[in-house]
Amino acid sequence: MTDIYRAIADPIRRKILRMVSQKECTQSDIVASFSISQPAIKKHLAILLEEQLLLERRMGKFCYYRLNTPVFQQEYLQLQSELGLVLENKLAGLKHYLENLEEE
Amino acid sequence: MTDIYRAIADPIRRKILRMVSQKECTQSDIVASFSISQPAIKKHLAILLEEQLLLERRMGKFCYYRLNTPVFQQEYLQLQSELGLVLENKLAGLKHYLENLEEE
DNA sequence: TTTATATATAACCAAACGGTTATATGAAAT
DNA sequence: ATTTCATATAACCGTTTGGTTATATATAAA
Repeated sequence: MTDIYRAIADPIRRKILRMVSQKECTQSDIVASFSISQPAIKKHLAILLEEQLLLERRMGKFCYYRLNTPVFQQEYLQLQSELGLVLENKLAGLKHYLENLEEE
Repeated sequence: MTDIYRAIADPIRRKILRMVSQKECTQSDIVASFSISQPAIKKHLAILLEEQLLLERRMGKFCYYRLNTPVFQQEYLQLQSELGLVLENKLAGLKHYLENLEEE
């Protein structure tokens, strides 16, 4: 369901993740940190919410966003194990190559 | 220039990265591992090449692909430090909160 | 030399992305 | 009650993504 790869594909969304991880932010806090329009920010927030990496809380006319830490942590761990494999494979391939230098 | 986030956004491209990290593969090896068309695979390879995560080598009618390990490693490290910040921020925020429990 | 195989390219398509402007809604402050 | 401010939504736009089919090209094998 959660696609962290989609969520982090855009630099604006990565910066939003960093912002809300430090401190809960209102939408206008976030809008103020970028030079794009409020609806554009809204769409980025919608993607982050859709991928469940953000939680929102309504207080009067304000909407607060914060990191959904458990989900982010879990998804990030999975990402690391998936991409980590790429480098491990490379090392395994090299190891095999070295072990069989004389035989081939 | 290299945008690893773009490169890894698609699961097919992530699988290609894993494949070529184990062993140099021809394009038809790769095509055979998926159930999409050869031109579709070609486009994924084009994106991975564009982002410099793959190297290609021509041998007669075959085209071999392999991981561009130094670039992948470097970009992956940067990704980790960028995303790692998100969790570190969260911890720092929590620390600050605990330290100031009595004052607020 | 014909045939088969590997790769490349073109044309097309629908859907998603990333932005815009304009406007509506809803809550708070004057 | 009216204005102000935060957020939401609609309509639009150009580009990118991710796929297709059909076809061209280039090398290798029969």
